[in-house]
Amino acid sequence: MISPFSKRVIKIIQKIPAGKVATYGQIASLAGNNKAARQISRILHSSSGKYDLPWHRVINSQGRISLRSGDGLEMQKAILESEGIQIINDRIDLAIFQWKNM
DNA sequence: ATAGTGACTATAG
DNA sequence: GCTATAGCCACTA
Repeated sequence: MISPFSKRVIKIIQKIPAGKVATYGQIASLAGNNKAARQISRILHSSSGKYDLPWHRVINSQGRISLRSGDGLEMQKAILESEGIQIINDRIDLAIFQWKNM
């Protein structure tokens, strides 16, 4: 069982189109709590394996991946690049690749 | 109810 | 660019 908030977050994440990324704060804001960025990561952890979440499209506000090397970072980078997202110096240009929920 | 935790964010030095 | 601090919130025990 998951909370309404988590459900909203999951639904939002599933709406992120391939080739785009979203920040934790952005998702939190869309879910109704722009301060709940930290929870996004928790939800990803608890749901990425149970649900079909494109967790790799969720990054931090710097356009960088918060994962530590060996924890899936390499895989995430590979997936993002395969979706057409350019990663320069481990950084993504949010001005171009950030998902706009319109 | 309380305390601990975290794939965050913003600010300061 | 870096670390350190503080704020903020949901989940878990």
